[in-house]
Amino acid sequence: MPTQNKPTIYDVAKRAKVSITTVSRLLNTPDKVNPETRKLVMDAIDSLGFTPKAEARARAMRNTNRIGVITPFFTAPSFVQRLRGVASALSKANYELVIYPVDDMEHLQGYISSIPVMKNLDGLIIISLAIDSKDANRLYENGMQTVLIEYSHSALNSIVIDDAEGGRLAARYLIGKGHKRLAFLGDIEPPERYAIYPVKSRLHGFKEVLKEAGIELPKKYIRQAENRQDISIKAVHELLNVDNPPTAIFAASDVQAMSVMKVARQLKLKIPDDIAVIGFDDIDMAEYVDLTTIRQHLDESGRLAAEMVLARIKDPKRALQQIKLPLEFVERSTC
Amino acid sequence: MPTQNKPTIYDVAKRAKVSITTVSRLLNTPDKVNPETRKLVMDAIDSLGFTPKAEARARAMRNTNRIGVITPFFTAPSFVQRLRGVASALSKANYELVIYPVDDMEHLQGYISSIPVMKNLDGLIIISLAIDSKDANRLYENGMQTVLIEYSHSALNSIVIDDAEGGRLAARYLIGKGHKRLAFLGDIEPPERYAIYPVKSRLHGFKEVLKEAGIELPKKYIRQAENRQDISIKAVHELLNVDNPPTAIFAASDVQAMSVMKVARQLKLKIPDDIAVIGFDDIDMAEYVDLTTIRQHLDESGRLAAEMVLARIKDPKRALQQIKLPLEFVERSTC
DNA sequence: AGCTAAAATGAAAGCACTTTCAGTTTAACA
DNA sequence: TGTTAAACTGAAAGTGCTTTCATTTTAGCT
Repeated sequence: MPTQNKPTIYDVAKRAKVSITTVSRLLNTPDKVNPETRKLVMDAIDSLGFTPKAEARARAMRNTNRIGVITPFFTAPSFVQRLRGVASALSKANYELVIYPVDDMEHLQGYISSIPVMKNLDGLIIISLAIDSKDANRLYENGMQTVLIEYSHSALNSIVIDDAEGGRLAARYLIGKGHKRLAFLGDIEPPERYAIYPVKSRLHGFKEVLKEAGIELPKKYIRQAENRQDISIKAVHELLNVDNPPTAIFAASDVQAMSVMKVARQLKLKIPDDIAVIGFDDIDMAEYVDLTTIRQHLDESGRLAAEMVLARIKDPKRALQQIKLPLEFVERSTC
Repeated sequence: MPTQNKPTIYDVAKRAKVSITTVSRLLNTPDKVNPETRKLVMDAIDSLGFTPKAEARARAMRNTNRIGVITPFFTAPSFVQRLRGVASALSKANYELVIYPVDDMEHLQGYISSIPVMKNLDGLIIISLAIDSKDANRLYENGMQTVLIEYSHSALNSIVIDDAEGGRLAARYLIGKGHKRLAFLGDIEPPERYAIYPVKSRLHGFKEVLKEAGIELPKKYIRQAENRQDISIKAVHELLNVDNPPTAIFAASDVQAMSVMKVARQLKLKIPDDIAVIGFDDIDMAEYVDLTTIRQHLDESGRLAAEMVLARIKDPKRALQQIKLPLEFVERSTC
């Protein structure tokens, strides 16, 4: 016999052959009910294992021990790695992890509006999403402990990296290796709804160093491509088919760098001799395929974010933190 | 002086000139209300400083609209892909996704015993974990809608694949290609705490076909290796260094197959000419690296699991289902 | 323009209790 | 014995919210 719902005062009343009023009264002002009746009702309560549900729930809801993560494409490798960091920190602290995947801005707005009001979360981590001042302030005002990753706002904690510096690192390294024809591949202008443009900054830094070195970055060497395999592959093909093709490609994500590698394999191009590749992120797979890349400590960012919310839940008076995580050049065999 | 009672949704509704329904809806299923209306209502909420009373909510709510997923290493690619399936089904149905990562059996036991009692979950999906009869029955008796993936129990819904058949598929294909020296790499005996042994079955099926074909599978061609890169790499090295090394390796997971590919690269072995590789799972990355593999529809399994719990939440009288998902041989370039 | 499906909305019916209020009993006292 | 106040009790009316269902609006097609 499954699904035996918790007993209500109705069940108790029926069992004790009294009205629900009496049951309620017994629970709230016991001295106002006759001792004999009291005994009757108590027996019924005991035998049914009754516990006023709503009240318990309400009490339980004061401190939910749950923290939420709002993230787009939460199954993309880089997001997963951040989540891993979050999860490990949370599970140590015995907090539940609730995931709110956002497919579009609608979703995000929905979550952002209702979460701080509903308060059925103790804290919130928002990954790679822009949130406007009004929402940030609401989060702040309602005391929802929040950490932003890959975006920042003065009213909230945040963890970011120096994207431009990432681009510079790649450019310097490639130039150091003697490359003259450098290309850039990335989701430079993602659908505006996410409203954050880290790749653009990476391109900026990349350009900057090239310029300093007197190397041109012609338009044909810059490819906008969404982070999907089919699209990236197509972009890489185009990139490698221009005349005087580049000798090195800086891909703004490891996944796209892997698309470059795939196309190179198809075209029987040797990596790194015919074409050098640098990725960005250092996802797990990068090591498997020996991809040279720029590591942004993904796990770490998640762990840190989780620790920050937990710390602020414990002590809400803690100062806000705006953290910039360092990047690291990881030399492997594709470059 | 005046009794400044806390604002209720009625106040908000009046202020925003909508019905209380809309206010409630905004808070619970935000994407079901028009963005313009949303703005109106949010303004009212903000200006009134409205906060819903937890106990009133609890009272009126019969379900939590949350379903939980218990899973080990939830950031391993194959698990992530199942989660993706779960998440997409859930978000369509407006359910929250709570993740319970299990690092050790302690954790699992904790979750399993408290979840059905707490009832702050409408349903539960348990991935790749063995649960004993006692727990299964408790879940069943407490009416917690549960689906197991990669394990089964007669009291609960389950989704499994035919692991042995997977092994057979690989063996047949490899034999068809003329290979005589076949090897097997996998986490055959994982730490007992998880207590499920799909890889063992894959090995069984693999062996079976070899035997029928009169091909031996000597011990030296069978490697136990945990699903970690360092360990797998070491195992592959050993495997390729025996005398008379195998010409083909069936790895029981794509991730391990990728380790094989990495070692082959290091040793300058050509794939598939010098060494053929077949993986298992067909994770996203398999396509990037052109890995021949056996697809077990991971996303699908997650989606299905989610749909099953949702269906049973709606109609608890639905019959239990024990589903066996088909496998599919995916031919790419490593074999 | 005409038609249909989907999206957005509100009225009203719950939910699991609490409270009010109008009875009943009971007990005490004249 | 009749009267009355205190002690009990239950029907019904809230409580603040959710959810169903019917209606309206909008968008997408021929």
